[in-house]
Amino acid sequence: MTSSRQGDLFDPLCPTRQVLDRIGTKWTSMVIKVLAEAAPEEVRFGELRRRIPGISQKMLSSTLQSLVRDGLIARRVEPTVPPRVHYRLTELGLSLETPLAALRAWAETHVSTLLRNNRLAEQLAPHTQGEESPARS
Amino acid sequence: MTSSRQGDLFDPLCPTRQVLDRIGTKWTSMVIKVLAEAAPEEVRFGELRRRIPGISQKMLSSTLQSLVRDGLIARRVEPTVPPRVHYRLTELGLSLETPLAALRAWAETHVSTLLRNNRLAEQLAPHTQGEESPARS
DNA sequence: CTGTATCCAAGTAGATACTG
DNA sequence: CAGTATCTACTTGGATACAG
Repeated sequence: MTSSRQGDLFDPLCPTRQVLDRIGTKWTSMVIKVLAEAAPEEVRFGELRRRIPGISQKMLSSTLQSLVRDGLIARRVEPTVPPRVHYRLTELGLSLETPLAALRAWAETHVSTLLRNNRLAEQLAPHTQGEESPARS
Repeated sequence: MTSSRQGDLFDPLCPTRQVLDRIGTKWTSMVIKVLAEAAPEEVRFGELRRRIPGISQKMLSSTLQSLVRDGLIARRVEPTVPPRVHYRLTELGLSLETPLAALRAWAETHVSTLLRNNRLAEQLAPHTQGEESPARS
């Protein structure tokens, strides 16, 4: 748990924030997911790009760099011309996949409820306000 | 604003992204954590603010609104003067706490490695190119 | 093929002031 | 007490061009 005090969950000392700041960015979770599905096989840059529709070279590049810096994925360069670069999850990255999979499971189960709640709140509460939330459970 | 079209064009929108977009924002995870620790007790606005150092009224307010809209937390107003507003996790919110706790556990275990990896990468690779990742496993 | 560099649009968060 | 309104700074992400 937290080190010293419960009320003190702020600052760069809050691990959850650190982690969420990393995996919460737009493309990170998708990159990890693709690499996790491919594991233990490596995936090349262009292949990642193809498997993540909509991502730009810049974002894929910077996302991969962050993850490499964190030690979550490993980068291997074939010294050919032109070069081929391969990525794979490290052990650390694979270990993250476990709680991430749990979150994914929750997401797939409940995202429809979440979206429905939003729609309901949007429809029937532009200025009117009930006290209860749309749907729980 | 959120004038979302329903076609959802280039993305077979993954639920995980939807969820991460919500809990990945700066203060959301902290609000959920505080409410989860207090559960099943309710927490008032000012109390939340006190327990989350650094958060502004505006951010707390908008964060809470998002979570209420999602149905993750419930809002109860005491019709007094001045009013007292109480927040608590809904069943849905509590169910999210489970995978979130798993992520928290991972974070607390591995965040030091993550940060160390970053420091190492920063030190020994400003422009020099090693092909090796700092620490895996 | 795998990146980097630049510029720009959009979203997110902070400070401050004001209200029922 | 519990918000809202506004204005601004910072950050993120996208488009494009170019390089090793």
